[in-house]
Amino acid sequence: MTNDKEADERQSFIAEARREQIIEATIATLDEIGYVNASLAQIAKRAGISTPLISYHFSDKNDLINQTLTTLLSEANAYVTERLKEGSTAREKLRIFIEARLAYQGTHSKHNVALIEIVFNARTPDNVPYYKLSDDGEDPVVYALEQLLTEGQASGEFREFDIHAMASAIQGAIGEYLADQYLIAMVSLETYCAEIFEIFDRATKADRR
Amino acid sequence: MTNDKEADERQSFIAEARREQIIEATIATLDEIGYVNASLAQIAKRAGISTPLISYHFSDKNDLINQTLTTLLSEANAYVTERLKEGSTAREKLRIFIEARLAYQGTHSKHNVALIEIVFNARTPDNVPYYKLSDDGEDPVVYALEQLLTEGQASGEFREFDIHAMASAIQGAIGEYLADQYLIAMVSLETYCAEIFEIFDRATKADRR
Amino acid sequence: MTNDKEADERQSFIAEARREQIIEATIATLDEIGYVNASLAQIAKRAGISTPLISYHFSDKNDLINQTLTTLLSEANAYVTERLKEGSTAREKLRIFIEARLAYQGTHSKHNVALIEIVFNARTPDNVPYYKLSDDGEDPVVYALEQLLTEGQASGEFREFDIHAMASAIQGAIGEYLADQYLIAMVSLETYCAEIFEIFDRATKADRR
Amino acid sequence: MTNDKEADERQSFIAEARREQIIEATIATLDEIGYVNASLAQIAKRAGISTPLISYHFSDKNDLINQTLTTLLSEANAYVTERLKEGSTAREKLRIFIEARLAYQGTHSKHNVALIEIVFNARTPDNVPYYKLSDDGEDPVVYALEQLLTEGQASGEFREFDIHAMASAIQGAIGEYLADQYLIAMVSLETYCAEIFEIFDRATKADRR
DNA sequence: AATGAATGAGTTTTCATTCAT
DNA sequence: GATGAATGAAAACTCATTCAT
Repeated sequence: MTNDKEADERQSFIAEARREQIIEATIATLDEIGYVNASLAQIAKRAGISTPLISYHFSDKNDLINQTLTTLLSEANAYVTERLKEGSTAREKLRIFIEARLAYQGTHSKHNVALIEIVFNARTPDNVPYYKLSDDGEDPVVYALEQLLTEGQASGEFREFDIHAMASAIQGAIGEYLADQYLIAMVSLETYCAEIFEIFDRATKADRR
Repeated sequence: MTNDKEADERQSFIAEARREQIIEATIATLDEIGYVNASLAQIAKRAGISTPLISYHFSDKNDLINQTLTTLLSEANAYVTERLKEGSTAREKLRIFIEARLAYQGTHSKHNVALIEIVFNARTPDNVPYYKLSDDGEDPVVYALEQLLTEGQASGEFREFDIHAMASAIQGAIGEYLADQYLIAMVSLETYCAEIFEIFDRATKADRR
Repeated sequence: MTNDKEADERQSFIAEARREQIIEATIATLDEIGYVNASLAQIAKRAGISTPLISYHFSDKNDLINQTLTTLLSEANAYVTERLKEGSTAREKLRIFIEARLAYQGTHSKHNVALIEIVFNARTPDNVPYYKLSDDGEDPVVYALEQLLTEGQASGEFREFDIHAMASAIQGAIGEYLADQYLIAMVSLETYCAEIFEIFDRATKADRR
Repeated sequence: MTNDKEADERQSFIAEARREQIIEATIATLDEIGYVNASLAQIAKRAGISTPLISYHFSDKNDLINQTLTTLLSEANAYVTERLKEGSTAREKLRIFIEARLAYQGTHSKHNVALIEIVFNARTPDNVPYYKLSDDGEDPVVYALEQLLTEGQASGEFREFDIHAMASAIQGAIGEYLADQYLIAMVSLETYCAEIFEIFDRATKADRR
């Protein structure tokens, strides 16, 4: 019946909103006090709800962390992917990629800290750190970057190099900026952006004959 | 009295040995079960001693972690610094730097994991993550790298670029390798080493006139 | 109005069916995971309903347990009482009683486990265990047994003995069988039945002059 | 060294005393508020210690319960076994067995309640209730009883009957007394003792030719 | 009649740390 | 120098129950 269906939808809407609220509180908590101190009680405090309500909406603390991670990754990916559409040449796309990644970091620093906190602290039940897990297939941002590099090589814009190695170098160079407050203090986002693009423009450019 | 002095020295020697043993156990624990699970009890178990003995030798858990961090950083630095002496030109030194850093990672993976675990998990009492702390003055490896880049620019080997930005890019590119098991599976250490050098050789090289 | 009355009856019929369904689920839960783990959530899961619905139909968890106990006792009693009608002499009735009690256990093992779980785990609000409560007036099976023994003594079939003591011995001997899986593995129900009757036949028989 | 050895002994003596104290408190708690409510906090309260101290001396709540069970069984067994030595004929031993079992119950009612609470409430990790576990090999009291019956048959004092069935009947009849406060109120321990012996004397006696 | 949402109370357990020995 | 004993604090989680719908 329509009434039932509507009621169901309203309820699952409430539940969904709650889940999002809890995930937001988790991100804030991770940013503020770090993974180690991010107890359910702390998260609940920031969400303004009781602790067991988290257990009601997420089967586990693990579940909560994983869903938060998924949210963070897909948000970051959406941002980058959207921007990437604007570029035509591989070189342009590379610039956009670097700019978008760094800009997202600049505007979503909380989310970035939370992401780092999860990736570098969470472990699977068998104690494998998340940062050691293969995230190639899973992290769509990495996929987009490797795609872009492959295209550049195919079109002759880029020289021959190992795609994985180049992608990692780019990712690492970008990631370093957000992880180091000192660096942020010394080099502005715009400058860093320009410098990194300059570096990888030179590093990828096909040799003139 | 001489006896007292000798006794003191013997004792402090024993104490020093104990501290090193505990730090080694801390590194092993961080590698095996991660920062979050690295309780004093777990560390004591791996050191084969009782838990309170750690509290006896270190004022705090914080103290233990900090001293472990210092040990890890200075070991890595000694390794790189030693190798760096062999190079003469800035370009050679850059190659050696990259090789040494990656080789150290290859041979001291436990120490590397422990380093990551500390840097990305520990926070100061006011909740500032270690990875956000300015580590320029503190991390001598970064200092050595920036020195090397400065020299290269001074000698005309390297083009003009922001030293901090370039150093971060290099550090990030190197750091990415050890943090990603998938990458390690896809690209050998030797290949990665060569690719990274190629990238930053091109990125730093002074333009021909 | 008639309509209201009918509606009331229909509703109370539905409610009654619900209550029975919940009691059945309670019995299954007690059998499967025991009193200690038998949370309302577990019972609701087995009944295929939501947890609060139990609170709706029973004032209390205590209430639910008590009603379940009543159901279990009266079912067992109905079974025994029905069979007992077939016997004429006290000796015959004794045989029937033993057979019926053991047979019921054989065919209703779930109910028996549930009964044990309640009787040996539940306590009154002032912490008196149910198994210590006088159940003479309440347990009609015991009443029937004592009745039977009294008749046997009156008719001269049975010797003089303390009714309560003899009834307890018989009850205990029967109860032991269902509580001990090992015994069930060693002695078949038929054999046990015959042996127990033989024992109490000899124990009750009037002495020949 | 002697000092070390003495120190070790003193310490393990302290630990042993603590464990016994905790087990005593567990027995008292089980008697007073039952298995379901016997939380570690309640046990600690009765022992006058902090809750985590229990976790320090016992690996688990399960461990504590099992060790308490072992204590209860071996105490009861010691009592019965000691008395049993005084009897010579099987008939005498049967009388002593019944008397000893009931007397122990009379003087150690707390322990008896605790035993019942554990046996009828605890379950293995795979949800098998303790009372369903084969306790023939494990419970030495049962073993002593079956031994006694076997001897009586061998000597010709007892008639032929199934040993397991007879042992269970005797155990059940005895157990019933302690489990039923009403019975205790109606029939004195001495009377019950005499009645039960009369029953099983008649039930076991070899037929005259 | 029935349920999703929510919570306060209470569960076991682990932790860093202190203290007497 | 080293340890067993002990604890307060806090962790994740479950429970019976209430309430709005």
